[in-house]
Amino acid sequence: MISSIAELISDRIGTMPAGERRAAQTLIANYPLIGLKTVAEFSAAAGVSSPTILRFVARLGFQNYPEFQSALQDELAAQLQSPASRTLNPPSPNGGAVSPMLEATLDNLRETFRHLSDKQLADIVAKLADRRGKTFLIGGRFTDPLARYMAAHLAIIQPNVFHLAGQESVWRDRLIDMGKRDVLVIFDIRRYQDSLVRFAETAHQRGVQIVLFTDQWLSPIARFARHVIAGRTAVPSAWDSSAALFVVAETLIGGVTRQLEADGAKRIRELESLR
Amino acid sequence: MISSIAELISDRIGTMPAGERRAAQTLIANYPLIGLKTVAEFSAAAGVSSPTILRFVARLGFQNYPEFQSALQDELAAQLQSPASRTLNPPSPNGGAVSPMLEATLDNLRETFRHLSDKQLADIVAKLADRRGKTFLIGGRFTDPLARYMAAHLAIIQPNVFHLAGQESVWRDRLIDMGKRDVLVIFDIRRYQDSLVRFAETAHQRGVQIVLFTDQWLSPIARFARHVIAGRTAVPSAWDSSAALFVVAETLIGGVTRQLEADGAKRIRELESLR
DNA sequence: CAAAATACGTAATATACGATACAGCGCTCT
DNA sequence: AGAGCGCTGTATCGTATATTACGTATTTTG
Repeated sequence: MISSIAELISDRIGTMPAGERRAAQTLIANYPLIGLKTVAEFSAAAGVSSPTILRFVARLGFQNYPEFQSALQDELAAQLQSPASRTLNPPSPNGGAVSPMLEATLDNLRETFRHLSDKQLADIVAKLADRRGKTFLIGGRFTDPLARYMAAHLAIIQPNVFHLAGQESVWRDRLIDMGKRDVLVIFDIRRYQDSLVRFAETAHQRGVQIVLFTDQWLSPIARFARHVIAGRTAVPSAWDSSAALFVVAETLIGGVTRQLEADGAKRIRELESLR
Repeated sequence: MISSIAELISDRIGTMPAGERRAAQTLIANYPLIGLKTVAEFSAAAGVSSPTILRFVARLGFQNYPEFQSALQDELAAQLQSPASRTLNPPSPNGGAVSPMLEATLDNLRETFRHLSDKQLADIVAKLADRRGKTFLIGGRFTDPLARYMAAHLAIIQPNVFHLAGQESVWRDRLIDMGKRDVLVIFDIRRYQDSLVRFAETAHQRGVQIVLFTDQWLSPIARFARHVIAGRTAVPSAWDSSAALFVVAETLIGGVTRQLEADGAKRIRELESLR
């Protein structure tokens, strides 16, 4: 069973002529980056000619050089998706069904935040804390609870926060209330819902600023979104995980709260006095 | 000090026009592989035209596309050499608002699961997957979305799953439907809601098995609960975090799904054929 | 040792890719 | 409301790249 190209190479390197073997060795030596460069660069690094490189990849079973490169990229993609941190954490003493799920979620969280800069979050917080406009939140079949969760918090610390729920026709009519100064927070992960996409498009046309929570494959709504948060969702389960998006949402909630406190919003002080 | 291209992007993404921002977002979303593909593929993935991609890389300061790709490859090479230094965002030495929140959440997850045995989870899974009884879910002010999230998934893979929402009087009347074989999943964290406690007590008297999601200080409902899941909730924010409970919920959802598949429930097969 | 077969590089060719010019459109600002 | 600017996509061009053909060198085999 050969799964990676590196294995494939070491499997067949014995049957290769001298020139191609040099190509194979240089590729293994700094795998896989040389293979992603041009044939000319690859050949120069290996000290052979271009056709030798092409014969080398042909011997590996690829039709042409681009196909070979695509395979390398796919392999890299798989590596980058599931980071090596899995090996860093103690390999779960109890090999139960629990740990894999937890480990994957921890990875997802780290990966999601790794792609999220402080500045990006600060921008979104500023937008959400801007009390001149209204804030609408909506989610898809499985993500609507996330919208609810966020709305439940935001609605306490500021006015004009609305969670859009129920029948499509109901929240579609709320478009009338939306304008340039308003923000629409949408949660949409695979499989992306047409109704949400249409809703987002119309809102966008009305000048509404869209903050999109989606997965790493990006909902089509990303086209219209001002800010996109791409969370990792892969876990060893039949379902995708929304945990990363959930934590980002909590982070934003905390940020907006802090922001409003800093702004000295009297609403916050009033709230405190109410307790 | 900007060291990686990803930082460079998140630094300037604010000043970019819409199209280029979409390019930036898709690149960040699956970094850096899209950038290693051709301009045509990159543009298709981002949903923009080729020139927009080229303008995007030009704005980042690169003379041409190949130069941009080389930079990405160099970065990848450095990463692959030392897997430990895979930090895209530097560990934010500036007390940025991001990391503390993330770190605390990661800790909470680990702690929560540390106090949770495989057996405990397996028991709950078995209980939830037992299709002889009904499953009810309910939550408090902030945790109701968690109940919704769990209900949304469970209701697909098995019948007789009900999320109790709306007015207290409404779900209180549903007590009539509950009996010994039924399960009631309650989410309740500080400040514990009296209405929920009363509800749980009555349900308990009727013989309903209660699965309680609460925080580490334990809701009074714990008295009546058959199973208690105590999640860590402390984060550097004005609000408590429900992330740990969320992840436990996802773990249970995954477990129940696997269980029902193993039981060969025909509902699961029917579902698959429906897709 | 001779002759064939295989391997390899040079040079020419075709393709696909990145780059550019230009026009249409929407947006902002006065 | 109108004029100007900036952004974006279409179509075209030039070029770098992969590919192929062919001749030479090297190894293999009888």
